[in-house]
Amino acid sequence: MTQLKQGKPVRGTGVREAAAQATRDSILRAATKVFARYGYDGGSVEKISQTAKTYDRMIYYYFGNKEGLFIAVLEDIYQRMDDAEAKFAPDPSDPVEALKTVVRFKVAYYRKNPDFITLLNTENLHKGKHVSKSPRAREFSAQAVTLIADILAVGAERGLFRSDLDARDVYLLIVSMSYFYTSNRYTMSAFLGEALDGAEAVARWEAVVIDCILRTVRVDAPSR
Amino acid sequence: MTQLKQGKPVRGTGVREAAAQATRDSILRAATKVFARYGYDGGSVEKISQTAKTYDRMIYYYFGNKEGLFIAVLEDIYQRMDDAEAKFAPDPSDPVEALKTVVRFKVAYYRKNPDFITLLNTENLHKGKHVSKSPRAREFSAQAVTLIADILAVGAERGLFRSDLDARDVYLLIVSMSYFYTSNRYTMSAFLGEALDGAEAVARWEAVVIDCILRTVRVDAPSR
Amino acid sequence: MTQLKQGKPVRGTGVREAAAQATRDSILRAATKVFARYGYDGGSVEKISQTAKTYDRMIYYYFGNKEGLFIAVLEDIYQRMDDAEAKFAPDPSDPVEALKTVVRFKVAYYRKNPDFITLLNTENLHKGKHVSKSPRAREFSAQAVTLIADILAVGAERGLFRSDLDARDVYLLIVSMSYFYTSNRYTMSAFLGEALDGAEAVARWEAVVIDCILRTVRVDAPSR
Amino acid sequence: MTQLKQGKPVRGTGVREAAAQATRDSILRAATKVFARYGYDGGSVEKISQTAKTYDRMIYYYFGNKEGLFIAVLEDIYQRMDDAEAKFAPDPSDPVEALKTVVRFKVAYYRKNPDFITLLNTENLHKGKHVSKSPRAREFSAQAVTLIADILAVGAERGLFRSDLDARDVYLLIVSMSYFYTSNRYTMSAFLGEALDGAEAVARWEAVVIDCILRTVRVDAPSR
DNA sequence: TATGAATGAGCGTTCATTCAT
DNA sequence: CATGAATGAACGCTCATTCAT
Repeated sequence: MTQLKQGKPVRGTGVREAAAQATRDSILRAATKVFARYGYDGGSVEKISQTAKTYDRMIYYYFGNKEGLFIAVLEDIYQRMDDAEAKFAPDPSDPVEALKTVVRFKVAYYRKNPDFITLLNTENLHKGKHVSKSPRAREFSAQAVTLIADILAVGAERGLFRSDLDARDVYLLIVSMSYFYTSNRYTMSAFLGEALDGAEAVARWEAVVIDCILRTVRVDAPSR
Repeated sequence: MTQLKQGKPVRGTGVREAAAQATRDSILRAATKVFARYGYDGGSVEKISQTAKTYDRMIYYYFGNKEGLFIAVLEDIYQRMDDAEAKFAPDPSDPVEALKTVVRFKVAYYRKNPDFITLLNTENLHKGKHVSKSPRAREFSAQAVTLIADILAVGAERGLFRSDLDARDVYLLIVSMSYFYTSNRYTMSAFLGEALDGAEAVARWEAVVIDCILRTVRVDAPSR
Repeated sequence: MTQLKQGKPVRGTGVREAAAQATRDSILRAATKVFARYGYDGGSVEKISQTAKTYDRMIYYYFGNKEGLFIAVLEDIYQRMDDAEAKFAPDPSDPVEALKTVVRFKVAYYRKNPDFITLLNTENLHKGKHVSKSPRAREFSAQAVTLIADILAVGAERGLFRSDLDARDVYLLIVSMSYFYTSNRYTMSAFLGEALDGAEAVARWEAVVIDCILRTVRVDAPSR
Repeated sequence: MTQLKQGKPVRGTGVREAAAQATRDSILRAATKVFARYGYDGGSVEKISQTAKTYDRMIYYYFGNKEGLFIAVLEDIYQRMDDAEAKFAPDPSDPVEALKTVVRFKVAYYRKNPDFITLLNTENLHKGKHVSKSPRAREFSAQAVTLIADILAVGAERGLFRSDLDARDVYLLIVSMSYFYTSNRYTMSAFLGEALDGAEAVARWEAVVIDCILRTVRVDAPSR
């Protein structure tokens, strides 16, 4: 379809509205789980309604259609990621430690939220067509980039970090390394012949990433 | 019905065998395209048979079932990647240049073969269940890792590179940055509000990655 | 999709429930006819839905799957046989006449309900696997055997019948002769070279069976 | 189809003809097993060719098509039954013992050859359409009836048996009771709530049938 | 607001059969 | 004589979605 149908938001604060909100939430949670596990095409409306212990019809009532539901799921996981990022908020005044914290947060977040990854991969498979239909999804954008920029600025000011860095690049470097490691753990484990998802292996990777990032941002030692 | 059970290769060199091989190949090519575009569930047998200009029935004839076809596709793209990697073969005797070449190759390969990426993401969505059923897929493994190891060894010997590095880690760093940039270009472009897939943007990213990798592997300049 | 999982009965008495019941009934009737005529494998879901003037989909809606529908058909024909048997109810006080009535009923019932026979044969081809899945099918059991027992008891009491008879055996004898004659009429007619299904031939067979049964249950005339 | 295609019979006695005959026989044996187990529609050409360890194509080569193969199977089992019946050949000079032997043979034959029963039931499901296309199937006919006639004649001559009996009726009575017991053992076991196929239960039933038949054919004791 | 009933297209797969050597 | 390749219809079943209350 081309025209996006909208489901009704739940309004009001009465008892019935609360019940309705509960139904809506339970559908959203179920859809997140099902889409994350089976992808967009593999995640059927029936699987979702059963997981949510409600009826197919309710999905159409609240979200218009399957696509509308998927968009709502994307908006929701972006929102939750944004909230989590705002919450952990490292202090830029110690730029080295702050950068380490950012990496640790990213590695941990992807590892603990594999749904986030498979949903984003699913969306990329569809060339971002759902995100592009969501006005809300565009709002989030890069508070994380701003944070990196702050850290880099403090670091540069103190002569610790290079001053020719683009915060966006550093952000992308951190995200790449953190995301890919979880995202491709199954094929990579098979390819390398060793498991990547043990706690020990993850800790090791975290150290590698921190080392890599710090070496990248630090000023070159003055050559003699 | 049909006498084949599994996706046996076509044997013989006569005219009919050649025609049969052509049919088989055309199915494999079509399946690669369709699975890469629509994912496993979204890639229907009918879409594939129509793209290959043959009949659904032939897919079962040559590949047993949909899953067998998907496995064959995975084996094929791994094989082609392996071949390409063997072919580009940079000389480790100039380790800095060799590392740069590896990065350039990886960035370019993923960019030119987005099918490879969506197929691998699809397989990761399914937790690697198809790869685990393929004996051939296990054979490829890491000639690339060996190459990196060679480069790092020469570099360390000459006092250019650190000697405490694990080739696997460096390999993973390079792959992460190269893969992720293409893999998540749609959601990242939306998130950052700027296009990532232009030639210029890619060249820029390639430079960032090369810089990052070299800084990571180089020995620390002796502090005075 | 559809909310029902198994063949729930239709509840309620409103207009819509009545329409739903009509749909369900029409599927059941059509399935009885089609399965009886073509067997389980030969009786396709499409043939049934077309006969019932509805959609394939509705079969899954009301009966879960093809097997569920077949089980429902078996339960239904057993139920109808049970009802018919309860209804004809001969008076055991005239045991000879009662036995004759039982035979006449059996011969007539199988003749008038060839569907019952082909469905049972189909189920025996499948080694009773569907009946074994039906809780309801087990309930019916042998009210007919009880009736035979009553008749034999009265007959024995009056010195007409033997007292060493097992009602179950007599029941099986009657059923064998009645059932087989209709069940195997096509191969038997070909084998014997004469038609068995004319009204006259059936009447003749009925007499043979009655004679056979009565001679079997009667006390031996006291030899002098 | 309406026109019966014929497969080629195997001619000659050379080595290659023997191999061909072996292939043909193995298909026939496999088809008997498969049709007996799954029915006509449920018994696919593939199942048969695999069981026979040959190729689908061979079935068409030797038997024309699926229907031709089924007809060949029917002819074969009729032939084998006829041979077995000719072989056991009881002596009519002791008519009581001969009748008992006939019953024992019938009960045993059906029990040991359930394939015969399911194939005949399958053919009856199809209203005898295949038998009617077989010229050979008509030849067998009732040597068994003739045997019964002989036995009854001797018995009547000696004043042991009634003289108003039709051999065909007695034959049908014996066959009914023997055939039905095995034919409907699954549904009947479920219905009666007791297993019918144990050796003991079968022996018991054999005795019941013998008793029933003898009482039916014996002359009435002269009433005083 | 919630729910049972209906709809028709499409799914992966198997069918019996024929075409070519 | 045997066999690999091809064919198109049909199979049981699930899909996302809409109609009615």
